[in-house]
Amino acid sequence: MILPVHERLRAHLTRVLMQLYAFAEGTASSAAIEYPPNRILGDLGTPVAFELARRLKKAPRVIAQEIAGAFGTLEGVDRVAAAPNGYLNFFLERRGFLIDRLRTAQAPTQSGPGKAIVEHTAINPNKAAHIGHLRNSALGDTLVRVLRFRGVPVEVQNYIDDTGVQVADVVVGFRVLEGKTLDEIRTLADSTRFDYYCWGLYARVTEWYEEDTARLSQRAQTLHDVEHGGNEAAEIGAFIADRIVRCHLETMARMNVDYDLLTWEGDILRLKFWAQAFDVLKASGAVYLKDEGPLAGCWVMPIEEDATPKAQRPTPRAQHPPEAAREPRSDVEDEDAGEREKVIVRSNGVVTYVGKDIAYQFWKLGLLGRDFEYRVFAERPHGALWATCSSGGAASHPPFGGAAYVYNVIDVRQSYLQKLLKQALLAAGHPEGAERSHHFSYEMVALSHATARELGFAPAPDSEEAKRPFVSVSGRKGLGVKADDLLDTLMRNAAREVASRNPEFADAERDRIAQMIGVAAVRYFLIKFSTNKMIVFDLDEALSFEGESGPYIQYAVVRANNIFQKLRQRDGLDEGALLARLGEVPAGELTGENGSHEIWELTLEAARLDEVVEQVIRSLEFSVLAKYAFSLAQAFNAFYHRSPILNEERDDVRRWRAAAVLYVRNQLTRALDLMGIAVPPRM
RNA sequence: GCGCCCGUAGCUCAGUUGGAUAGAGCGCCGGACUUCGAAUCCGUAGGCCGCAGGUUCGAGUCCUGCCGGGCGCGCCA
Repeated sequence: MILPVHERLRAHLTRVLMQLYAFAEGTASSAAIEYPPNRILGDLGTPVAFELARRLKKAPRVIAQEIAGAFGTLEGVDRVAAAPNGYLNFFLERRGFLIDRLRTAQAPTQSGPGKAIVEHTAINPNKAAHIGHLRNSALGDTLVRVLRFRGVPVEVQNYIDDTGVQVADVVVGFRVLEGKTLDEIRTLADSTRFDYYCWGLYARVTEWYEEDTARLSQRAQTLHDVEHGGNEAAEIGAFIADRIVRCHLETMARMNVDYDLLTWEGDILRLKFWAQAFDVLKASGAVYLKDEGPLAGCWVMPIEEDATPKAQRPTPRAQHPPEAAREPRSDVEDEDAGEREKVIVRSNGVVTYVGKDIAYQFWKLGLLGRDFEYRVFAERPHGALWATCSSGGAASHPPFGGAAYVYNVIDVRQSYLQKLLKQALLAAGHPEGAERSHHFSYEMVALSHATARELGFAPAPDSEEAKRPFVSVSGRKGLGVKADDLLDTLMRNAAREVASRNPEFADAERDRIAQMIGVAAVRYFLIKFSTNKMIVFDLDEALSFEGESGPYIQYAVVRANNIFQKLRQRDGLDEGALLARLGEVPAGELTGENGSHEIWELTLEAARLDEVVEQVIRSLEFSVLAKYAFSLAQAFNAFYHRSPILNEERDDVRRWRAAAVLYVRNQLTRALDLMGIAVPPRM
């Protein structure tokens, strides 16, 4: 791990600058640490001389030379060099660096300000999960792993909208379209893929509504019944939600995605969380009752038009007070554009989705003053999965809610609502809560035309959809790739590949490995794009196990592991034995005296994992992690081809190569784990 | 109409607190399995970074405008 080295170097540089140029405390600019384009120039570098050029009225090259001259010595740094162009570069002490990295396995964790809640998945419990949901879970779960890697305690929540229209629609499907009773539905659920069945039924209900919009009254009535409880529709709804959630959990478990708590919307209603939040919002004036106009009788929240994005812009323009910037708008004729309002409580007294979400967010941040009751939803090998409930909860349970930070993983279409959530927190007098609420937003997953065609979803040739660059998925229409179908296909392909390479494997072993490979393929695929880029899902592309893919990285690690297995078997050289003598082995292969810097390059690159993770958390951009892992695997594969290890005759060279491979293997294994990908024993 | 996002190689995309020569995968073409596993590696070709201005030592990255595409703006969730 490299971050501790960065910190030491930065601190030392600050001291040097203060001494050299008599900078006052805190005014010596903190040097950015970068990597020179190649190891001949240096291992680490900083452009600090460029920043100081104006202030000191000297050429960067001169400043760099002065700093290099005054640098003195720093543990772990071998040499300092002022590059002719003004960069200041550093060469690390290689032997000590690699031995240290191998000795201390874990990254030093930072103690943060408290617990983080990550909410992700949140699929409507009325149908099977599809490819779009997988993007959410893959991102959410990776966020969880990455935060934990940095030592942040994380509570993972999955929000279950068990009392919404989507569940109500399937209730209508069973009762009205199919005339089924709860017992009949239960029998059906026990004998079929229930989530698949509901997938089709939901699409049929949607069509049924479209044939005659008067039928929508059935939906309204059912929704009302489901929300209020104590009737057959509600019972059926509860049954459907419970069963579908269990299906989703199984699907997600295949992806190595797991949760700590399931929060049920029904409990938020029954426990009157909203009433509590409503009092706070009313008292603070964040919402008010409209007594005239089209929204008469509604409780509304004013929407601030230009809330955040440009407020903290450090351009010259920002010198003007925000009011002045806003002024020119008043000359526009449409007055109401400036004072838009969002309905929080409808005139019939029913709270909207936003209202429920506000209450939930308050609870997450420990600002509500109420708590759920809790029950065990499922037992797992690693402990219980908890769910909220409204009554009869367990006497003792882990503490939930009350987090210092909240990440809501929801697609970009919800940005507007998530912004309102922050506004509500601000208006209710919780600016720090607003500050610590993060909308982790990502773009949609659509289908390529080729894949849509393959699945029989091709849009009509003359339709608008046909002219678009992609085909939108729609759960409502039953149009999309079901998550389990995708996973099945991937694993079938992987199993074929595994079997062709390892014909001696028993079926169970083959399938176990195929599953790891399939998961690697999907999860990597869903992570490798920037979150703000739409994924146009193409089956053939996602099925690829070659090139930039999860299996590629797995393959590199499997090879590295094989080398060690053979080293142990043949030479009796295990990790401990290797490490024990590394301090005395001639290090020419590592230092470059043998003519190659390859091992060192690998080592330094492998050390960057903690730095990459930090960047990932800062930017919430996991493609950075994916690319890093891939390029490290790529570097290893190239090294593997060029430089023999087992068959290397020079003992010192063999040992240093093995040490580098060991470190790369460790770091790649960690990187894969952060992406929820396991390493197969063979593949 | 207003707001947000995207535009980089034939295709799909990296390049994220502005930094040294703009990279990768796929595809194309040509090479490497008697040698630690070829799900691999090596090499060739391929670029007005949408367009035009601006900011500065330095811009694919920041600002402004324009062009093209996507999404959002409901007493739905």
